[in-house]
Amino acid sequence: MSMSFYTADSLKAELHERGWRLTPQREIILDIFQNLAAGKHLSAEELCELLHKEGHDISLSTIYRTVKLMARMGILRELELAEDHKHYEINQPHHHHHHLICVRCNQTIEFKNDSVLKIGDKTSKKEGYHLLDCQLTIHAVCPACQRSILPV
Amino acid sequence: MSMSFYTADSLKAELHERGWRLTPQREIILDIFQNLAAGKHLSAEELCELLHKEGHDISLSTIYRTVKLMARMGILRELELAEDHKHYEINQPHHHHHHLICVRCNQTIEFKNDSVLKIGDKTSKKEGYHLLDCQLTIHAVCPACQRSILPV
DNA sequence: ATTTAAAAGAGAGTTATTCTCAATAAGCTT
DNA sequence: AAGCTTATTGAGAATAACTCTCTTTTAAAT
Ligand SMILES: [Zn+2]
Ligand SMILES: [Zn+2]
Ligand SMILES: [Zn+2]
Ligand SMILES: [Zn+2]
Repeated sequence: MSMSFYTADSLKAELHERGWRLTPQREIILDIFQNLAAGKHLSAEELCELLHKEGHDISLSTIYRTVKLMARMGILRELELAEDHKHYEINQPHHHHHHLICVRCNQTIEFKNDSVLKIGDKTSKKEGYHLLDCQLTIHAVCPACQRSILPV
Repeated sequence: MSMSFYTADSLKAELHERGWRLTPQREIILDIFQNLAAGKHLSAEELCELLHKEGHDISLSTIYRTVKLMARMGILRELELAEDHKHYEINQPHHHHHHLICVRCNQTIEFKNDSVLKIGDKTSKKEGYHLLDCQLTIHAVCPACQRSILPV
């Protein structure tokens, strides 16, 4: 499992292995995710705003391309939460957690569970796959929504 | 956990509890999913084609509305596989499985693991949530893609 | 049979994401 | 240090999954 700490240098090395390049944009985006509070995830749009606020004008195209690239490298986790767009967060053991989502109000609780990663490790090894990330997603109805009579 | 076997009658009863109705369309769509081979999932478009082939002209609007409704009732599982659209499958204990996805070629392997459901049960109970479904999704690189030099 | 509101159908509308292509620049070569 | 090759960026158009709107139909209660 990757899930190691990436520096600009290790990112550069891994990119160069495949004939790719380290650009200032990629370095800045990695930096953003590494300094994000634990349990915080960003959509592409949110990342764009945050970058803008910090004085970095990176185009949306590049942002979409970069988070996809980093997810496929195992540097970021691509999360399908309740909303209609993806979220990204850094993929590191001490951040590793899972999501309990209310299907009615979309409230999301994060939780940790060590055996999930073990199952992911075992399963991918058994099939000869190289593990990048594993996520347990629980769909449920939260206490408040159970009490409400509102539709669905 | 719901995950029980639904008949037209039990679906009707559960819909009526909330002031909703059992329509022929809903009955037919439930039937399709219950007779699908184990481990088979359908996108909205695929479901539409299949219905058409069997002589049922149900509109895409209704299909989208129905699968969403049934997922929120816990009858169907909503899966985020590798492609850019959702898949649905029946939510029943003897079908319950998880997905190992190659992020490069999108090949997907299904696997069973009993402890995942236990973790989902325990976690949702602890938070007072009513469990509908839990899915372990593993992102990884398959053996063939590990060997290939192709990009990403 | 009548009534009421939920649901279906048709098609327009929305929006997250990808694609295209010209311009730029990373990093290798000399 | 300058030049070269080609990966990458930026801007905006294109795509497509999904939702919304509104009229018509119909489930099911009375
Ligand atoms: Zn999270
Ligand atoms: Zn809720
Ligand atoms: Zn499946
Ligand atoms: Zn593969």
